[in-house]
Amino acid sequence: MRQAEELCEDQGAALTPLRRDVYELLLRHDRPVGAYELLDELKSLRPKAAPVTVYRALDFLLDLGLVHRVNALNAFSACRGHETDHRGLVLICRSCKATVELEDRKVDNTIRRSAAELGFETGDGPVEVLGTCAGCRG
Amino acid sequence: MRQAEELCEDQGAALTPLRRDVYELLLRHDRPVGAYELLDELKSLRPKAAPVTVYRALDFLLDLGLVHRVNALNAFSACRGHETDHRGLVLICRSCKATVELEDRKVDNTIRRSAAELGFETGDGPVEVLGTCAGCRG
DNA sequence: CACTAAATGTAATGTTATTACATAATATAT
DNA sequence: ATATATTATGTAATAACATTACATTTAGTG
Ligand SMILES: [Zn+2]
Ligand SMILES: [Zn+2]
Ligand SMILES: [Zn+2]
Ligand SMILES: [Zn+2]
Repeated sequence: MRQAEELCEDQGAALTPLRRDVYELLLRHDRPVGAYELLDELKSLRPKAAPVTVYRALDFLLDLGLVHRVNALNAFSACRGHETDHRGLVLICRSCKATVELEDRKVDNTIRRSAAELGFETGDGPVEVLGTCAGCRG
Repeated sequence: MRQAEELCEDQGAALTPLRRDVYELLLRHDRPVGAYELLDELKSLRPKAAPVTVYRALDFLLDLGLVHRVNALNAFSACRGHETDHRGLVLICRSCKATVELEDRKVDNTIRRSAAELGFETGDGPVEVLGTCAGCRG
């Protein structure tokens, strides 16, 4: 949270109470959370909240890199343990939906180089990798 | 198409006229196509088609590995130029939504090894990488 | 032919995300 | 301080994507 405040300060971005609430809700989870699930939780704090309320706050947080969108799950997770503008991996278990985020320069470099050969410039944010976690095997 | 027929033959899977229609529609595009866009096209061939018609055919094709789902775009594309059960990359331009699929053993190995260190076993299907294509830069 | 399993038809509904416009709060300039 | 512009939030409706449930048809099997 402190880091988020500093980041917003630096960037001249307004971390309003509403945006802070959404961010804090995400921080409470150790897994990606759907926007409507988040909305349910937010409503207990802010009865007026509507879908667009959540999506707007998420957009703000996504732009800052404080939050990631996990396309494979249509869900959002607070970024942890990395610098903003990082390019790592997020491993997603097909079975239990658990995710792990990790930084990996080697993977990042390999991908970036392959993409560059085709004139393609990779963006930021982690790459999603689907598979099966240790727990969900035998 | 010929390859698809052989694959179905081998697997004892029924490539019905409907499923073939959906697959052929996908083959006509060189980009991922949304299910409802596909539905519109399918309707000109089969007026009775409904959303579930398309999704069922897509599930069939996905299981065989003939088609990929692109999570970043909520869309589907026919797999080209690779073996089934391959693990490559699909580069997706954030700006124009164009995609390129490529095989890359190095990237695949690097990812798989990193994931394995955490007891995570990567699945099949290409990894999605977002970025900017050559055309969309300057 | 009778039976079964697989595929498709049909309708409704669930889930995720966006658009449009009104109101309120905040910053900037005079 | 007041007027103005900008940014943020409220409110309602709708769009876009996907699934469920059950009826009917078609294709395979004995
Ligand atoms: Zn992160
Ligand atoms: Zn798992
Ligand atoms: Zn492929
Ligand atoms: Zn492009």
